[in-house]
Amino acid sequence: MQLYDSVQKTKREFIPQEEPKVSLYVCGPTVYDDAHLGHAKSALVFDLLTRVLKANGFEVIYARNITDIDDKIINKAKEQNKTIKEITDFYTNAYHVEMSKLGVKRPDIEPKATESLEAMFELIEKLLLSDHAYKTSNGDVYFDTSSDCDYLKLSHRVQDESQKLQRIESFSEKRNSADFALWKSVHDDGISFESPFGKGRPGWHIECSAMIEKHLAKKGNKFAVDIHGGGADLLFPHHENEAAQTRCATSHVLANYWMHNGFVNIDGEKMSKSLGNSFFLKDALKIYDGEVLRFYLLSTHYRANFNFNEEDLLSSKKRLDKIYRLKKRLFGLSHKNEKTAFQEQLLKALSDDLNISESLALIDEMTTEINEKLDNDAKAKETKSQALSNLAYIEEILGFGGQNPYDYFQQGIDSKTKDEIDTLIAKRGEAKKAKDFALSDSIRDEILAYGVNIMDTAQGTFWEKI
RNA sequence: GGUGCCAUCGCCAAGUGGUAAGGCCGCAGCCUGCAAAGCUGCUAUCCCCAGUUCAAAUCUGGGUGGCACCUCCA
Repeated sequence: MQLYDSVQKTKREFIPQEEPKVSLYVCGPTVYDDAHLGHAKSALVFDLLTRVLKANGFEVIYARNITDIDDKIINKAKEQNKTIKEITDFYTNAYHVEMSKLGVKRPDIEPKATESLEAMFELIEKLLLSDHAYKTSNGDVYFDTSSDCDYLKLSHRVQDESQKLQRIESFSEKRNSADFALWKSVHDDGISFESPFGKGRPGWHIECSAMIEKHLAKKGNKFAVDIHGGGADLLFPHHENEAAQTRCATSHVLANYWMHNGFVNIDGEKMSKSLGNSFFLKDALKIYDGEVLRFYLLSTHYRANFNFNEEDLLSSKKRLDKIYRLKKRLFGLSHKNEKTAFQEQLLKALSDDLNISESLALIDEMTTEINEKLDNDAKAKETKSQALSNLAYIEEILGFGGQNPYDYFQQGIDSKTKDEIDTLIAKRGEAKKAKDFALSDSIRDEILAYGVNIMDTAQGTFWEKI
């Protein structure tokens, strides 16, 4: 399996430290607001990665954190006159519900910052003892970036000397402008936690290093985790700082492979609060089926930036439709799972740094080929069995096509309307039988008015929502 | 300003040295009472210029145009 390592900037053969075990850590959400499409993209990418790793025979331990200590959370709690926990529980739950609608499987471990404080203390103390960190007079603890000779090597940055000096002048007791807080002291009655360094709150970066140490890292291993992932924006400073902390506090390097997913833009513009164009997942889910969103968001390579727009979503949905039409064609048939050349090719494509475009092309070619065979020979037992195996494989490795095909095409239509449509279809069937095509066509127009298409097949007349 | 990424058919999007995958849209046809669905066929020489090479979308240099990070951010 090949994975692109964004630190070495090249595709590398993936070899875990303790084959077949793979440890994967992904930076998850800060639960102070609803998840937007970018959170969805990240969750989907690493969901796909774990599926492909497993299909390659790896045993994956996947951890994704929940950041539930943060200034934005505290501010929101104040604003809404709620406790921190009320806020974080609400958004954590919403995150889980929404991701599950996208078919994203829950990670094996979901550590929370509030439950990882001890591990953070341990790391900070080690850094203080080894002089990689220092305290300021007001009780803050900073990481001394100048003490780490590998600092900035991860993100390939160069220190800007002028900026450095400038910042030091205006800024307190930091030794270097790049130094970042490990622990921020709190002296008023604000939200704080007791620690060996006094009352305060952890810096943003320390939780990831601590959680990895607590849940995934093993003594004696060169790398704390095999793969570390997250959004492209996290490379600097977040991942750079995580890596520095771990390197200086422990005997291992944070990660062997770094994977960063590209950004989701909306109609060409970055989602941001200031632009007011954040597209929340919950709102997208009101309009589109979760699986349609899954398919669309995964349809472009994970490293490329993704431009979300309705037109593209609709054209990508038609591709998903093709999978479901084939499934519909084979509905109710049983099969024994068999390996096919298609499945091998699909796994091979996905194993090449998650080459989704080639994978989707393979699926399209497969469905076309099966449809053609079935057009020529409606019985074709072998073909049907292989097709069903292929569909099952697609569902397992990509998470596409898991729904009942009839439900898929009829979602969003209530049962009363369905009954009305069925009644009209029956009426039209009679008219057709009597060869009264004028009547049957006028009934079809009535059905069309419901926003559904009908299709006459050998098995009867079916309808789909347009 | 610093660092880095990208530029392939109307749209989305693979391919990264050997003569351009796939999808959407469009056109023609098969099937159909007519449709829909399905199937078949047709549609690009890869931003510009120069270079390396027997051979470049794919490598190098220079343009032009996008974008990202450098502050919280998936």
